Amino acid sequence: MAMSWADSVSAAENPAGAASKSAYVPPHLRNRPSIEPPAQASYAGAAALGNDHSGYGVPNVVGSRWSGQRTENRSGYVGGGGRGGGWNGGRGGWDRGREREVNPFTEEDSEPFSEQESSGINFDAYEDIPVETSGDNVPPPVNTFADIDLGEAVNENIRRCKYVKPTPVQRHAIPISLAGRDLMACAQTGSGKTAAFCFPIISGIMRGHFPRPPRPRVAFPLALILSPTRELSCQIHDEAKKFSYQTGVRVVVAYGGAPINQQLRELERGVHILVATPGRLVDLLERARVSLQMIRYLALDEADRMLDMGFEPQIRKIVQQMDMPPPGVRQTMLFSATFPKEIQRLASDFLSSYIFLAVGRVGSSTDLIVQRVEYVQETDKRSHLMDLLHAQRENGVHGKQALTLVFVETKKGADSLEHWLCMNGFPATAIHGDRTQQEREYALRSFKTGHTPIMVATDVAARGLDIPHVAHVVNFDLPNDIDDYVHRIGRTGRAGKSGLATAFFNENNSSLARSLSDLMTEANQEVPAWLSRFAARSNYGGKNRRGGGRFGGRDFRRDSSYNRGAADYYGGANMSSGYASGGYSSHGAAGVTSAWD
DNA sequence: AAAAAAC
Repeated sequence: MAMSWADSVSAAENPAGAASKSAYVPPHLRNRPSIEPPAQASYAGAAALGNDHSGYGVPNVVGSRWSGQRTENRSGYVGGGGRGGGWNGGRGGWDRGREREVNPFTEEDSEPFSEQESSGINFDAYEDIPVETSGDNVPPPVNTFADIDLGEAVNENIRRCKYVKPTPVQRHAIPISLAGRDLMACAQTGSGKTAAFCFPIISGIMRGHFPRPPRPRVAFPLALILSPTRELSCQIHDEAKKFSYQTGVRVVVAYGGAPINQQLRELERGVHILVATPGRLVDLLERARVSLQMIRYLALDEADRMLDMGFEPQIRKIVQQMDMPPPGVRQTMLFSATFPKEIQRLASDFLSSYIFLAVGRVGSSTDLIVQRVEYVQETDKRSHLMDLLHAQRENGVHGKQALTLVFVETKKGADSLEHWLCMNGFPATAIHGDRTQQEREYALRSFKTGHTPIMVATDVAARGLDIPHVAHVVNFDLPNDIDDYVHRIGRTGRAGKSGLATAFFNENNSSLARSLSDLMTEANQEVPAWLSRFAARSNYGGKNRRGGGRFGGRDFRRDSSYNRGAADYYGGANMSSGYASGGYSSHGAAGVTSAWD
């Protein structure tokens, strides 16, 4: 029988226990009738993971409706770990024993906005959001966080986050992940995807029994979360720390451009959930400072980006060529707002009989974002931007409460536009990949706090970053790919709030005309007549082609041009679709805060 | 053609 990982850590601190290999009983559970239901045992184990939250060990019955044989298989994986000094080679054991955990809920940086904070999540706007799932035996959605027993400590963190009820993607994705199923999930930007994959991972780690980490000085994370940019990894790390506060689950982040030594120290102190960018992780793997052999959960955020040409080789190396358990042994979850069919096909290499979930149209923008397209010649872009900014300033929508994010195509372009804006009296900062990590983080912070309410950015800031109070996204240069456009404008209109997106369009963007006008039509936006003419002129059918119809949620396994040999991919014909089925809308309460990011 | 991601 496999010892819980937590138990083994504790046992390592207690040589007698380790020698006998008998299950470690934490002090607060000694002298009780011996109780061995797995749920309670694992809770006790988690309590031993180094939190001093008293009352934690109170047995909490786990509603494991969906915990199937998959979960059992996973816990049984890796027979290793019968011996040895346990975690961290005798340097004090797990987390150096109940070290004081920093409270992540002190928001020192949200001062300027405190008045405005947490008002008016617009749930009604999501009432008729289309939801589609496909795959075998899809677990039904939940309506409240109470319907999912994530454990007392996580519930408390949900309360601290002021989440009142789950967002649509959370309602569907969390039960699927808790059931141990692989998942490919598409949900609109700003709809709460991070929590959707973090909660099940944290809960699974708290409840699971895991073998002892086999070697000292090597980190053996149980969960790996990969993202395409350093800032996004930081953000996910910050979120995950909140969700796992006082659960004993340790979250560590690793990314490039920052001193590796501090990250190594954090890893040595023990890690359950590792959040990383691919490059730094490969480095750590090659240095043998991290092993993936105990990974039970793999989550790719912005998964379509992670599997595109630029990243795919690194991801394959990490997932397929190192020591990570194969699909079916680990649980894999892919999340993004966009999921091109060809990437879906590629992604199925990493998944095992997965469930496809689409909440809202795949790759759709939300109709909470007002989208405008203006015809602007290349040479007129700067003065046109100036006009927009002046108009904003006159309307009083300039400043700390209304940030403007300006996307450009190149790093040089970002530098020069930033400089030009500053010269013209608009406090701006810029972020791109040629800046030092320090400069990048400073720029983002200066923008978030409203110190420089304008930020010029390359696509480094296009995905995932949650920056409250971005009122306006300007596509100074449009991207070539409509999916990139969707992610860029998704920096505004988050958490059910409205936003404005303005794009400067000219002949250079004609290849985008058709997909842009289609996207705007779907989102009930006004398409200028001249853009429709551009769209009609352009030949359509390349990469930017999107399917039609009112359901965007399309599992490529259901597309006849992809599913020859469908049995390989697609376990069954079970599919359900509905409009937020399960009475989501009946819970609508204006002004309620939610887990929307 | 550009952007991102390790040292």
